[in-house]
Amino acid sequence: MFLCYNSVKRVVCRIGKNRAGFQNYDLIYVTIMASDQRFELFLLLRTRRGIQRGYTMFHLLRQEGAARRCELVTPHGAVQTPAFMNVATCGAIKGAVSAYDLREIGCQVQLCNTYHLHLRPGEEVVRELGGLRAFTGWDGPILTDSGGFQVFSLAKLRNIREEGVTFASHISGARIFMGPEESIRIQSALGSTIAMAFDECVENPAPLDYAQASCERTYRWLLRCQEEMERCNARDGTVNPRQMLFGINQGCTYDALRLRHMEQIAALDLDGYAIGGLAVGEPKEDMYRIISLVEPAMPAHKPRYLMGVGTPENILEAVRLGIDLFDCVMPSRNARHGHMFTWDGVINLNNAKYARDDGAIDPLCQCPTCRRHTRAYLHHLRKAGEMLAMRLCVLHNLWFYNHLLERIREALDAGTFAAFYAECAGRLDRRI
RNA sequence: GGGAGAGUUCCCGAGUGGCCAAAGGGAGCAGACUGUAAAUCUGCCGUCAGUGACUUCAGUGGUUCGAAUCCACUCUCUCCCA
Repeated sequence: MFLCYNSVKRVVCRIGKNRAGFQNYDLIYVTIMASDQRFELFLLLRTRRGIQRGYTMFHLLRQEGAARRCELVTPHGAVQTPAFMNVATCGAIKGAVSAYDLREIGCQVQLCNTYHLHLRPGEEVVRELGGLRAFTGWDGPILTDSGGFQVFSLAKLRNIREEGVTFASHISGARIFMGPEESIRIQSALGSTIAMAFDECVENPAPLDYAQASCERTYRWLLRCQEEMERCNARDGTVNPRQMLFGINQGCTYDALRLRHMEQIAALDLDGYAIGGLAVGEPKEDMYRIISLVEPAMPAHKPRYLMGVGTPENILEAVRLGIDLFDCVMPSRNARHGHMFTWDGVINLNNAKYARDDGAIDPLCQCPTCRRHTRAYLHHLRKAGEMLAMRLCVLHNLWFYNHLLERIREALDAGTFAAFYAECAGRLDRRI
């Protein structure tokens, strides 16, 4: 995930070719910094918006059908895609997983949440302490979600208006306001690599007229996000690397809404495009249909992110349909509840049948947990309420997700994705 | 030896004549979880059988239309006095 000297040469070379998507940029300075025995790439760029530190680039390495094997180069490190982003909502992956565990489980990108970090500890604290990367100890790329999902998940505690959303803090009950400008300013202060646009994630099912009104508002919010992001980047541009902004497609399960909205946001030259508002209760066939519908309208030279998805099979299917980035709470949350992913399907470690099972969670797995511990031991730790049980289980599931994506990348590199897909489909999500 | 109290379904523990197969925990068993208000939530939890039936509240016997609940004795445990 980090650039070695060879890949830096390659990057420079590609910039020199002036490829589509970054012809507005002019490379003026390159540094290679060694820290923690790894190399990081910092570039100073002259763009049409002035001189900025840091450079991002996204390029397609291989393609098989709609499935893409890409590389996203950011000032905070490169990301090989398709990739899974590990969810650390409040700055930590729940289940006692530390930043120093992340490298070991194959994490490339960490995801944090604007709403949660705004409430606690507050973005100014994080900014003072050097930004999220310094604060959390994770020195790779970080994506911050905008708080748009909380418009959905905290539906009982919020009120939406054109200007933005008023939440009753789920911690203190205090009223807090968050609109597009607030969300972007907070994300800028947090110093994430990628900021997400502030959107409304609409529940399913939703009436057409509501879905349409919400979708149009989300578009207006995106324009405001873009303006605010430019302001923030212009202000911090020579101090912090330029922060990326991803737009989010909405429109519930209405094809016309989805497609029109995607075409609208695709015209805005954002750094990446996300599909939001899926996996919120609709059948997975609907989800796949929306992805295939909207995918051709997504700019090919920008990263594509399917938000909040999903099960291993959801991810496999979405890669096949052309998605590059994923995040999901499922591996960590389900691990805390004993629900473990394996290459043969899903097991529930709480079940009595594992009390004397001396095998690893997954016999094929090389994760820190499976290398050392039996199902019987983990079953016992769970029953005994030991917090080590959660930690070991979360490490396994996250390893599984990150390595699922790694194997997908290997298959794409080798041109064998179709075979890999056929081997796994129908197997990963089944209960065993 | 004398006195006081207590024994409830796997455990703890409510229940003092019908609304009791018996509150509430815990344990146990299973299920859910998709941009995290989640180490959470839901269901089952005496036995059979798809309305219901049957066997239970230390034991035995009794009172009553009806007893986990009242009476008698027995057993066990705890505490106090000698």
